[in-house]
Amino acid sequence: MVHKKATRARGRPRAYDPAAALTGARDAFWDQGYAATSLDVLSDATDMNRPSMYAAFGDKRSLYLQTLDRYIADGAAALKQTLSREHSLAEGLQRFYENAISLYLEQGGPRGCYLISTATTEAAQDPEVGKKLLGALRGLDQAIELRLSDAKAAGELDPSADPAALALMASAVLHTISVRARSGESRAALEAIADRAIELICGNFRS
Amino acid sequence: MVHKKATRARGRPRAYDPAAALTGARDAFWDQGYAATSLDVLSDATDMNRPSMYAAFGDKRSLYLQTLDRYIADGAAALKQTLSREHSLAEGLQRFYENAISLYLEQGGPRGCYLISTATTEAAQDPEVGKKLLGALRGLDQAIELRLSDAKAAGELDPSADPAALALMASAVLHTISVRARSGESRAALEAIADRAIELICGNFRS
DNA sequence: GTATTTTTATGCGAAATGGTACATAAAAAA
DNA sequence: TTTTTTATGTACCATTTCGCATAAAAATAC
Repeated sequence: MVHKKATRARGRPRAYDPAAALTGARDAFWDQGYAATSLDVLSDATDMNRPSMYAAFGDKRSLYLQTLDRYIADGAAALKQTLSREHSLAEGLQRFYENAISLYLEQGGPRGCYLISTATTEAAQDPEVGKKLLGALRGLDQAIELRLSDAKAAGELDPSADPAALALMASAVLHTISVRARSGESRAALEAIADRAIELICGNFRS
Repeated sequence: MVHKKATRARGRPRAYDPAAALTGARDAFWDQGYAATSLDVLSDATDMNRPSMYAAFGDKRSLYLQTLDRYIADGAAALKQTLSREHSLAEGLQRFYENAISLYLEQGGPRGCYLISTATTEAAQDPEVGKKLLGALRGLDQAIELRLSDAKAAGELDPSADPAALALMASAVLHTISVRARSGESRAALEAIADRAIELICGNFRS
């Protein structure tokens, strides 16, 4: 028999929620970028004092890398749901872009994708950031390509369509939406881009 | 008769080349991002001492904004040439992406587009950066759309094609190439993306 | 109650940051 | 030659930065 929470931890209980702290740190980085976000700001955003941050997440860079990991994992999980075959391809893509746009415009100000808006800048100097970013990009490509292959097999796509090429386009459209969102483009304009992309990808086979 | 350089400037001649200094500053920002680039680094990169930098370009932010302006202007000028109607649409796009990829991978390390790699991060906090970025994005869209409209009229494009929608796709592909380039993607992979995009845009009308 | 363990809280300190004063140098103008 | 103008170079300042040392606090274990 395995006890869940069998015995309470021994020392003083922590006053912060690790997951919430990571979210807070991520939001701070998201707003200001990695380099411009000071430890003071992070301390506020995580509701932790600095020594606790260090104990829990290591230094600033390590904390940032962990926020990247969680964003990537969360994104992958959400994508799996959004592009499941419960809905048609066009519907799935519609939800996919709609969710992305909502995420990119959340929190008042325009944010864009966390990776594209903050990690691209760091990627040139920090190979580990680059690796994570590249992995996430390829993961998205593959997930979409898989869904498109399925759609092609199911007759939801032109038989002559190239799922890999179309997947790259679908990814590209997400990236452009991120860049435009962060530059202050309106929600309507972003949605128009998504709609046109869906039309282009699904062609006459749109449901 | 107007004399060019009629009279020489009055005081001590400047020891730096303003255009070269701006290029150096831009490259420094390009490598490290705006926030992470210190005045010491900029002083080295511009071959100017700090007081001269202030006299010439104002503070750090002002210098950055000027590098953005020049990059945008240079890009627009280059685009005009690349997408001129001397060459077919497919050729023009080929050159367009090829030039971009070369620029994005120049200087050893991967850099990506200067705007997407550095200005997106700042755009969320600095509305002026956002405005410049958004303007540049829309300018690219319009330039490509114009070229596509011409191509359509000239029979280089499917009569049912939507130039505005295709222009957005072409822009999106440039943006994704920038993000991927900065994340360390290989030149071959980037070129493959460009090729697929050109195929998709030009369709069977490829020359 | 006392010891032990884990976290919090204050705040220090070396280094780096953005920005500037001030004296000097180099040219043209008087 | 002297004055004026512009640019340079050194050195500095106040602030902020990251990271950590140290002590108090809060829980369990004995």
